[in-house]
Amino acid sequence: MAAITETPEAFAQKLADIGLRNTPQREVVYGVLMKKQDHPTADEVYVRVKQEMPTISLATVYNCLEALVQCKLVRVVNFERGPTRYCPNLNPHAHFHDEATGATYDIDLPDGVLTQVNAVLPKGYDAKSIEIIFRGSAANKR
Amino acid sequence: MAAITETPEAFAQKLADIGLRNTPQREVVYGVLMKKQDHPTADEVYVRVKQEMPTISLATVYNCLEALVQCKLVRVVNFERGPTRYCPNLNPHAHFHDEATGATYDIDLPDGVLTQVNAVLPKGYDAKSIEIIFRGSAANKR
DNA sequence: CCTGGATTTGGAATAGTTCTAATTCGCTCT
DNA sequence: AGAGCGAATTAGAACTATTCCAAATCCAGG
Repeated sequence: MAAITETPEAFAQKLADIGLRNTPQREVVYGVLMKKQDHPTADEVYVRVKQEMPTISLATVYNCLEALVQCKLVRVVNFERGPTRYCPNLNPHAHFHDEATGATYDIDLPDGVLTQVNAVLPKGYDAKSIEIIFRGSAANKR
Repeated sequence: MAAITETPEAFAQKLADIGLRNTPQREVVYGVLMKKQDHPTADEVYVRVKQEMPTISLATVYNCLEALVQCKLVRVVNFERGPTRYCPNLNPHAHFHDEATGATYDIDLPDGVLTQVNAVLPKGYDAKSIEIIFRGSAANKR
């Protein structure tokens, strides 16, 4: 399990690494994502963030999310038509999408699975990341 | 390799199976998808279809694509923010997305890979479909 | 403290898709 | 063949998610 929390310094450093500043808005957006480990849309993040910082704007939420994605503190997920979702879980994992409820669950991937999957690629293909999405039904989860 | 072409009768039957009628528009939309095995957006399909049937409307293209998806003659692909794409390849395959060019390649999946991947699911999860997306760079393809 | 560039903000603009109401189509029944 | 009827098509309006823009604000370095 990788670090769920970052110290403010480490957080600022990750931003600085790609030439971005730390700001209160970015900290709050990141904090909200870490607090609840789910897959919210930008709008949902906006609603949550406004409780801590009522003056923030939606445009800034988009900006902060984009910044967090670029410095790899958050992952983007797009498994269906509709709003983009953001995933604060940085461990190697797949997503299970329950078609009945719309819920999404993280599925931890044992070491080796990604290597096995990567092995199906013919020569000439070099994958930097692999995304796996299951769709179906999940019984009594979460 | 599964059938790339359907007879008009089989095509109509697949639609009928889920309570839909065959129409000239649906045949043409399906035809253009089969003709070029790529991953076009609805707009791109619209442009191609208009060459054969100039009076068709964009709304109808959306309707036809939805119909084809529902009767499982075409698959929907959403690997990034932006317009939905449609995939006429029904064989088990993954997608490789070349980040440099934006191109998408189908990667055939050997028997067994999906079973292996499915094995990582904990009890209680029942997957009806598995989607695998690679991102990276592809050398001299297609 | 001042300056310049980054960031935030609210609103306007855009892209993609869905909705709506009117028309047309094409079975089915006679 | 003609009538009736639900399905399909059409054009355009409406809607949703996101990006763009210009003005105001913030902040680190000199």
